[in-house]
Amino acid sequence: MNIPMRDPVIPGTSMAYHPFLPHRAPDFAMSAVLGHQPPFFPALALPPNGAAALSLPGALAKPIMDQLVGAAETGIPFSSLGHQAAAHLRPLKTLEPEEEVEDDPKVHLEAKELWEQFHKRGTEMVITKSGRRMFPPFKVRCTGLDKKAKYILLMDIVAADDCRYKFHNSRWMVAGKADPEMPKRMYIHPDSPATGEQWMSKVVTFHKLKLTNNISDKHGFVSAFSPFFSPSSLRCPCRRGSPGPTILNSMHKYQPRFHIVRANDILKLPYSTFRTYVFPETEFIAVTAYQNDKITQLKIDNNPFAKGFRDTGNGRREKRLGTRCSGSQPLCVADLCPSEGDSDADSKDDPLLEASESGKISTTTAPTPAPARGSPPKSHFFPSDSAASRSRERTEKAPPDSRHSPATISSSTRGGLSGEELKSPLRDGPKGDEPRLLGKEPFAPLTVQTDSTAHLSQGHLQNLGFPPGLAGQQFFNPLGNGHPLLLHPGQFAMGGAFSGMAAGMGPLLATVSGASAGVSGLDNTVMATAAAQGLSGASALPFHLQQHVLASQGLAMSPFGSLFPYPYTYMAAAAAASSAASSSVHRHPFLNAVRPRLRYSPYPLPVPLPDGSSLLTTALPGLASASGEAKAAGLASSPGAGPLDSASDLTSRSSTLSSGSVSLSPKLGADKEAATSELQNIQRLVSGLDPKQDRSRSGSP
DNA sequence: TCTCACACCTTTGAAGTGG
DNA sequence: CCACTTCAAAGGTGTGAGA
Repeated sequence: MNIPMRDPVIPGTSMAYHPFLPHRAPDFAMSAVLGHQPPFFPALALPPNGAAALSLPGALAKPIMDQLVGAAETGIPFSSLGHQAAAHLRPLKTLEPEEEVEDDPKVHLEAKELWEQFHKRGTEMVITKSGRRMFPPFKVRCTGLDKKAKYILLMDIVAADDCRYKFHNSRWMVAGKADPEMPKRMYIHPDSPATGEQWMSKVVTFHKLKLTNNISDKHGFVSAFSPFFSPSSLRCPCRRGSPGPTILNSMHKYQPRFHIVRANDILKLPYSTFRTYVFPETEFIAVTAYQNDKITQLKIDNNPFAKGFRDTGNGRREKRLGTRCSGSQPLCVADLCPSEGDSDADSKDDPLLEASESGKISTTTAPTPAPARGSPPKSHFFPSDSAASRSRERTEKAPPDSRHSPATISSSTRGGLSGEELKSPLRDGPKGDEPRLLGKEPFAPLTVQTDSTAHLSQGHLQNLGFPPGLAGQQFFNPLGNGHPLLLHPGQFAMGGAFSGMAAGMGPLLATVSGASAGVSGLDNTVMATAAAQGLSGASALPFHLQQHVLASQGLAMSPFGSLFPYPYTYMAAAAAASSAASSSVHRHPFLNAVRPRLRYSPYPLPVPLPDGSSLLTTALPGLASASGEAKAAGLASSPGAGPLDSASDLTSRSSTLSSGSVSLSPKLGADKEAATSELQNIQRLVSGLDPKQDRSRSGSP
C-alpha cells in the first residue's frame, strides 16, 4: 500500500476524525450501524467518555478509511488489517461531556411574515451554479439558552419530500419522483461556539449560506484547506472563508432546519445534544430561474440587491413588467416593505432587514421587555467595520418599535416547557457592545415572533417511522426522534470560526466524503419535526459510508460520533430509525428493499407527554394550519401532504413510544449492560433483520 | 430547464481627510 | 488617535437570450 504522506495534521488542531466514533463503545457503534458483530478495535481502549480519533494525514484518510469501512462491513476485525489504520486509531482527546445546564431553548423565526408571504406564493429559491444566497435569509432569534453555556448553532437544508416539481398553470405540481440527493452539508454558524448570552443577544442569521445546483462544487472543502486561505479572511465575518454552497436539486422542495447544540468545542459536536427546529414557512422549491412572477416581484421588492429591477428603479423592471409581469399586482409583502428610500440605509449585509427593519412586514403582537444590554436599531448579521458602514448606521433613522410576539416557536424537549411566553429581548435599543464572537451586528429592529406553543413530542416520532418495537427501547430516545441529524463530514460548513482546526484535514475530509458520502445520523435529543426529513438529503448514501466533514472549514466529524452524541446508543437508534424513516433513504438501493419510504411531514402535530412536557424541540405555532393553507394554495398536488397528514399516524403510534429515556444530556456512566442490549437492538434495526420492524415500517405511510 | 453575460445594485475595506 | 468621507473592488440581483 503506497500511501503518500502529505497534508499532515497540524499539531494542536485537535483534529479528531474517527469514522467509527468510539464513544464508550466504538466497536458497538460501528457494528451497530453496520449490523455486524462488533469489530475489534485494538487501539481503542478508551475511557468511558473518551473520544478516539483517527488522526491521519490527509492523503492517508481515503485508503485507510476505505479499508476500515470495508472491514467493518464485512466483519473483519480491524486489528487484522495490519496497516497504518490501526496505528492511527488512537485516543486523541478525552472529551468531557457537557455539563448539565438548565436551558430551555426557544427559537423564533425572524421576518416570519415575509417568509409566510413567500410560502403562500409557492416560494421559489433560486439556485445557481456559483451559488446563490437564500432570500429571505434564514434568521432566528434564540431565547432560553443558558447564558454561560456555549452553543454551536447550525443549519442545514434537507429535502422536504420525495418529489420533483414543475410549475404548471401558475402553480407548483408534482412532476415525478425526486432525483437523488447530494449529501447535505451542515452550515455551522461562523460565530460558533458562543455563549448562550451572546446568541440570545442578537439575531442569528445564516444568510451567508449559499445554494447551488452544481454537484461538482468543491468550494465547501476548499476555503479552509486552500493554500490561498488567509487568516485575514477571518477578520471580517463577512469575508471569512465562506462555506461551500449547499447542493440542491432544481425543482425540488427543501426544508431548512436550524439546530442548537450545547457544546463548547466543535469536537464535542458529535457527542452533544441537538435540538432541531423547523419552520415550515421556510420551505421552498429550488429553481434555476424564477417560475412564479409573484415570487420574483416579491423578492425584487424586498431584496436591496435587486433594487435595479424595482418599478421605481431605473433598471429593467419596467421593461420586464411590460413583457412578463404586466399583470402582476402589488404584493402584500411589498406593501409591508419599506420604501426604497427607507431601505437604503438599512440592511447592509442583510437585505431582509430592509424589509424587516421597517417593521412593516412584522405582524407583531405585544412588545417584550428589552434586555438591559438592549439592541441596536440596525442589524448587520456580519457588520462591516468600515467607517462608511458606521457612518451610515449613525445616520440611519431609528426603526419603529420592535414588537415581538412573545410566542415561542419551539419547545424544549426537557418537558420544562412551561408554556410561558417567551420573553425575547427587544432589538431596538441602544447599540451595546456586541460580543466579539457574534460580530457587531445589531439586532434587527423588528422581529416577527410566533407563538410556538405547539411542541413536538414523541408522537412525532411516529411520523418518523419509528418501529413500535423500538419505541420502547430505553436507548431509543424519542427525542432523538428518529431523525438523526445527518452529520456528514461533507455536511458541515461554517464561516470560518473553526477553519484552523481543519488545516490539513481537507484532503482527508474531501476524499472520504466524496467517496463515501452517506448517511450519518446524529441523534437529536430534541428532534424537530423534520427530523425524519433530514435524512432525505444526506441519507441518500449508505449509512455506514457517511464520513462527514465540516465541509468548508475542514472540520471532520465522526459520522458515528454524530450518530452517538451521547450516549452513543441514543444516536445509533435514532440513526437507524431515521434511516428507516427517511424518504431519501428509501431511494437508496441498499435500504430501499427493507424499509418502506416514510413520507416526511414537516408539520407534525405536537403531542404533549403525559407529564406535560414535550419531547421534541421544534414546535411550530400555527404551522399546521398556515402551512396547510399555503400548500393548498401553492401546491396543486403536493405528495407531502399537509401538516395534518401525519396526525393520525402519530396518534396511532404514539403509545409505543417511551418518554422515560429522554435526556438532553445523558449521563456518561450509562450501564454497559443496557448499552449492550441497546446495541443488539440497534444492530437488528440497522441491519434490517428484524422482521417485525420491517413489517411495522411497511405500515407506515 | 439551464447557463451565461449583462446591467444594476449593495457591501466591504482601504485610503484619505480633518479634528 | 479617532471619526468620517470617498473610492474602487467584490459580490449579490434578476433579466433575457441562447443552448
